Amino acid sequence: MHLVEQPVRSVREQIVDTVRAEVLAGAWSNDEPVREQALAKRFGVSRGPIRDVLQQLSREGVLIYRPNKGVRVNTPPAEAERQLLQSMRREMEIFCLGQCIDQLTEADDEQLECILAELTRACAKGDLSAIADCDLALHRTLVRRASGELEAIWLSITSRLLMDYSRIDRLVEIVAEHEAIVKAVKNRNLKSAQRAINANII
Amino acid sequence: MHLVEQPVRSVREQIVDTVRAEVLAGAWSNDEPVREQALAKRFGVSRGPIRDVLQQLSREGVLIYRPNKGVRVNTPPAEAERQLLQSMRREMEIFCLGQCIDQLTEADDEQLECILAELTRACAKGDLSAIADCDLALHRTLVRRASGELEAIWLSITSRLLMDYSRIDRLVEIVAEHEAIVKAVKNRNLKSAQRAINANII
DNA sequence: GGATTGTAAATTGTTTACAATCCGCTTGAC
DNA sequence: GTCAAGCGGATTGTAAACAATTTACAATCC
Repeated sequence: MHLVEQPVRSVREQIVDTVRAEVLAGAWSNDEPVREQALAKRFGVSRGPIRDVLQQLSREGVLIYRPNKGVRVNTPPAEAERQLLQSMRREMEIFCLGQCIDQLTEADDEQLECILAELTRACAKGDLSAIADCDLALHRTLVRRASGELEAIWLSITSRLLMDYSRIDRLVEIVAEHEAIVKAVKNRNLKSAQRAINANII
Repeated sequence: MHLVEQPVRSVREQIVDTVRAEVLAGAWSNDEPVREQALAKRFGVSRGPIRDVLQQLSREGVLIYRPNKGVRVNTPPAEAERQLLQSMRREMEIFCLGQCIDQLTEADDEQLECILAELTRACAKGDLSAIADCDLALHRTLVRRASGELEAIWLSITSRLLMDYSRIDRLVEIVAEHEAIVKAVKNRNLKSAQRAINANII
């Protein structure tokens, strides 16, 4: 299922999104390094694309890279850093909402509904990896609509913030909060949508 | 000359910094695509590392990548985006200054002085590429001292902001502004340093 | 016995070769 | 004359082989 629509999703990007979702969900230990060959075998590609994926996720802050020693799962940011990143994430999403809300199409609404449905299903099943993926995808769709340029920056910030996503225990609230966002967006109610976003980013 | 001190600088990172400085200085046209093989030949490496470099600079927003078509130099951000990015850059640098100023060593001071001297020389010669490199390096040193984690995010934002660095015509002010920053930092005067940073980010 | 050095396996970094895709040009039909 | 299909060179994407580095373990020395 394609949560973030795109004409053509390269193999690398698909792997990036998969790996990121798994790491954010806490599925990977950070005690042992990530091996390139193992990933290459798993995704049925060679080490080249895998190296690209690991490099990108390292730049996002999800993994950390050390020369000649490969990559490991990063630790969540310190509290002071977390607050800064959160403030920046808020600033970006509020801005993007203002930029995009008036030019959203019905196709976008449908896309959001689709992600929301998937999120609801994932929460019901308690599938952390899918929840993380959907959560990211929903916000990401809005950011991308506002500006493809900002998407990469927003992603670095938000991935970092969600590093301890595995600790979430408010599955019900997550669905409700995102329902509020989608509803306000569908109504093209900027103030309301911004309020909903603000409430969701905690 | 190593503007950003680091125990071991990989070949790729060196190429990244070189290419970025040249692009920011406007040395590369954005009408024609960047060819991998030409760069590989120039830096005496194969296409593999060059692809890594181009991928990283694309994620920073300095270049833009389109599948099967290579990369081009990106255009400066639109005005609304620029203001957002600038606000975020300010927020980050003010934060980082507060985090790092009390744990700076004399070696750091020397490092800053060194970059400042290089910047002064570059301004005297009107070498835009070197000016861009030094300007970035000075701020980057402070950001890195505060948090290596934030460095990548800060770099994406700031690279994007400096995309029209080639348009600068205030060489004298640049030196003066950075002198003020270094002076305040050496005095460990947080307020004064933050004011100097704020005056420099315009 | 503890520390140090030497060696072999595993892993990353780089190069080279090959496949897939794109772009400009010719060629030919209409 | 115009437009479309197709061919050929150039470029990017991927895979596999090779080189450099690290890591773990065993042998040696003090």
